[in-house]
Amino acid sequence: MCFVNAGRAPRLSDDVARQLEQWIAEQQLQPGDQLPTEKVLCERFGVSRAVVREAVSRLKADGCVRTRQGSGAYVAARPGLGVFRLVQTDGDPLASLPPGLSDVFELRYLMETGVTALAARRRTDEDVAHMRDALARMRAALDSGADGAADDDAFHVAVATATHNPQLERFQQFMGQQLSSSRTPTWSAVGHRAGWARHAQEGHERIFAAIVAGDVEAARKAAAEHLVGAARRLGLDPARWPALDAAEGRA
Amino acid sequence: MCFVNAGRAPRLSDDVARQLEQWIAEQQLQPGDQLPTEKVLCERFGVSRAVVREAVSRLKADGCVRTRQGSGAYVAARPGLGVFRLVQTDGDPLASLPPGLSDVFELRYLMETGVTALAARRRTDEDVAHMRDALARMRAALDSGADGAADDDAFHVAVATATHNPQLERFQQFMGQQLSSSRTPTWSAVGHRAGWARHAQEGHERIFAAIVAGDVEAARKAAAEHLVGAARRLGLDPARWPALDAAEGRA
DNA sequence: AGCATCGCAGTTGTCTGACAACTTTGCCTG
DNA sequence: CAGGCAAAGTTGTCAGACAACTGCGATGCT
Repeated sequence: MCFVNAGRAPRLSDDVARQLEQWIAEQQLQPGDQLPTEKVLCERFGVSRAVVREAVSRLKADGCVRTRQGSGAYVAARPGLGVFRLVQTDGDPLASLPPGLSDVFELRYLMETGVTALAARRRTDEDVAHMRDALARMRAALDSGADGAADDDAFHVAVATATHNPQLERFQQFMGQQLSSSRTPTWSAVGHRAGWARHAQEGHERIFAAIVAGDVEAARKAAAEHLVGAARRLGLDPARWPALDAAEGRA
Repeated sequence: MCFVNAGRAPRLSDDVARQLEQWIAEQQLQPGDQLPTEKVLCERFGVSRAVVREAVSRLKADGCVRTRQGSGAYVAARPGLGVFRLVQTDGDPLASLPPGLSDVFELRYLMETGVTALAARRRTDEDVAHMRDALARMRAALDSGADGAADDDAFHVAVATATHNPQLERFQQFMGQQLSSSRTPTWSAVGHRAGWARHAQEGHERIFAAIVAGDVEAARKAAAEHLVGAARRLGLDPARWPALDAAEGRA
């Protein structure tokens, strides 16, 4: 475990991928424009075709290049916009509470309040059953002092599933993964003692009740309050989030 | 331009990448766990090392696998959740109105209504100036019958910038890129003639006015109406979108 | 025995050449 | 002039080899 190469390793293919991406940006190629052939790229970068293919493969995975066998490679999107990432890749993914968490949480807030409202409209009996299951598991975790983080995530995904929109469901899963570390403190020993887990559970039950009742605005409000609570538990400042106007106005 | 391969093309490496990703999920491998060697994967999938390397390369770009020369490949995150993408890679990026656009548009709706509301709270004079510029360019395009799609995108990005949340701004850019083809018809010759461009412009100006006034709920309502209009122009069915309750209720 | 060093097997990274699958182009024929 | 067909060009896949690097055990020295 001595990893000489850890840290800085200018993998050749990485280098070519970066240069190629930069070249696309410099040339201001538009989506649909054709890239040079692999042979040309080999000569230009002075590497073998395997390296070029690996570099192009990465750009393909990033969504900014598409290839068609027999035809060529084409720009599919402006560099960096083919996929959406939250964390900057240079950061440590294991780091808890990364800087800028507040911004990420705000993104989650905007999306999840809408998703919850939509779920209240479209939930089926099956959706309700899944939410009820996750809720029961969290209740059990709460009573026994166990870790209910996974069930917490499952509940929020179940809510997204109830929208019957696969894009929303996948986005919720994505956010859940990215924010997994932020859910840990709530269900830690400290979280149990401080009442964070109980507080979160009450929020979940309010969300659940509103969705079951099919009350769109109540669901939005419950989600908003739950997320504001979660943000406060993380030491963030959820002040000035929209849609709390109505909620706070009514209160 | 006959693209026999358009539509269904189970590229071998794509297939392997998907199966490998699924396998990781089934085995419930945790971050840090080691993957089988390339040789083993070659035998298991019955393909050459080039294909395996291309598949792994894709997972690397997705952020769920890391490789170390001389050591092996390791899981870095739960599969499929390192990045967020909208379009399934088997679709043709040039195809307008891809299937499932309705779901994508709904995602945009939920996000952008919130973003617009937030922008109304946080916009600075500089933000307003940028929005005004984009608006003016669109007005010019409208009068001259030109293509204002790029300025359309710039306006929506300027709104997102006004939230002063870089994550929201990047998400807006991402969505704008992904939905670029859906903006085309509005600014086409047909769109000009049918009054779509003018209608869109009126929506933009209502959004702008609400943001300038700092009226959070009016901004949300204006964005909602604008997006519903855009969806209708694309032949989608924006019925049963939340937050229209309030808007329609007041109307 | 303890320890440092060395070397070897295993793995990923890169190179080379070849063929298969597919697309595009342009000529050629009817 | 339309349609078909062949050839060239491009990406996808295969196979083998070597380079660079890691991990670990063996070896030899103190």
